[in-house]
Amino acid sequence: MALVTRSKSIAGQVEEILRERISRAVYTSGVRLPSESEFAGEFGVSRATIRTVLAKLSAEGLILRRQGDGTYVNDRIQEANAHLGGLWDFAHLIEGNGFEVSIQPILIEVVTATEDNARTLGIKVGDELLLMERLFFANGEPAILARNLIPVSLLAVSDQEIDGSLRIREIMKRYFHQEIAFVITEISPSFSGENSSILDVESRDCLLNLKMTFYSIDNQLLTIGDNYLNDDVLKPRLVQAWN
Amino acid sequence: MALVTRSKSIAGQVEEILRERISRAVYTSGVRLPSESEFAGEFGVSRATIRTVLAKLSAEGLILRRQGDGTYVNDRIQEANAHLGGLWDFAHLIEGNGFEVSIQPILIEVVTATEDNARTLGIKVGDELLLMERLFFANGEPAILARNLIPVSLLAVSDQEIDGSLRIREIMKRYFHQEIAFVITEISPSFSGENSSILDVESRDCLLNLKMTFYSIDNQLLTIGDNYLNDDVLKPRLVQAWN
DNA sequence: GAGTGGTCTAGACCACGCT
DNA sequence: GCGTGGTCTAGACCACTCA
Repeated sequence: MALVTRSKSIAGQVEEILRERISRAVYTSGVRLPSESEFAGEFGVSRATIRTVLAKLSAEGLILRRQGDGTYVNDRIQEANAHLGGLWDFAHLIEGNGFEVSIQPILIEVVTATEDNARTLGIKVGDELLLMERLFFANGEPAILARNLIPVSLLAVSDQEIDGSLRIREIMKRYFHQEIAFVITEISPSFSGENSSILDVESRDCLLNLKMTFYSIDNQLLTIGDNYLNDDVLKPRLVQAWN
Repeated sequence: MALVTRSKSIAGQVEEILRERISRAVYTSGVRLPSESEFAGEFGVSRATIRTVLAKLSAEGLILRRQGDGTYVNDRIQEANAHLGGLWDFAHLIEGNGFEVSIQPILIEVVTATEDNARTLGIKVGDELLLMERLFFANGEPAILARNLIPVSLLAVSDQEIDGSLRIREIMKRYFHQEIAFVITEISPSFSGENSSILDVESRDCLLNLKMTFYSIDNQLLTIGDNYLNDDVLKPRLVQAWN
């Protein structure tokens, strides 16, 4: 097995291959995977490199590792639709459920910051904000209503139409030249209220509300998100490995 | 700095020390931490060991690392009360908010499995189950109602009173001799209904419902949990690092 | 006892940021 | 150019499980 691509790290390439083998059930559940040494031999890399890959898959709950025994694929994970780290990537969440994703922008416009906005975003009242309202569909059904506010001052590309059907990570990268480094998410239940019609639910129904703040590696606040999930369509079911 | 304790791994000891320094603000925000090489020198360990520790802290969002620049403490994390991996550890969640935790058992009794129970737990209808209902208090206010069902067949210790004020991880270890390896959590909003009085909310209020299934490293289902959070008292606010 | 994963070392080279 | 973190290697020894 030759690892030729230069664009990705060796570990990244091995990870990709193993992920594919697991998803294709090359390694079936209940059967032991090759040992670290065998993998190292197969790919022609050091055992340490193999270990970083297996550690990542293990942290996501994709494989189970037992000292003195071996490594096994975790078939229970099929009951989940994402690992914990994937909670804020809505497209990934929907795909993990086996649904087709589509993102439809409802409105993208420039607004001025209210006092509330200014406080949470650390800007001045009246500063310009980009308001982006979008709807995530799962197999054609509206599943998530997502609202984002981004300071216009961060906009790197002028006079350009923003493609609202992209994922937030890609939007921040392409139009703001910003990489998302970490996210703080506040989870709470909320009555659907004024969002009921757009998500096609009763106004007195309960929705899952995720309030997210995205930061750059420089600790700069990039955007805040206010998101409503219709759990009739999509229930987040997350795997988390204990160590 | 001598690392003498034999009971913990070297990396574990270094991790503990760095965590303490960060929480004591020995490393203040905005100032660069010592480099990997400097840490390696200080603790007398290899750079690889230091890296595993820093990688863990970075994954939790506690520090920010920039190639070519350095490592910094992330002060925004104080706005959060747990990293994503801590979502299912309720005591940790409450403590992270700066509240005093106390766990009060409401009832612990043996029941027989309904058809519903049997299906999700993979046992037979009529099999014995341990039902544990507990209330988590944050600064004396009821914050979380937790119900667990555990197959009695797993009980390792006979004829012993179970201390219901322990964390589920400790209960599984002490009375069932089982280690929790991974958890699948389903997040949804839910009307409080019959749980309203016990959590001291209106019955038509919305609560956050977390349905958890706990598994051992052998992929055996250990217990299921049905938990209701009163978000007036406690809002889960989770940090997640992107890579 | 043989083989597994878990820990740790001491090196090397690279990509990146600063100044 | 220098120092930082990022990647990778080739070893060593240990703890554990299983036959």
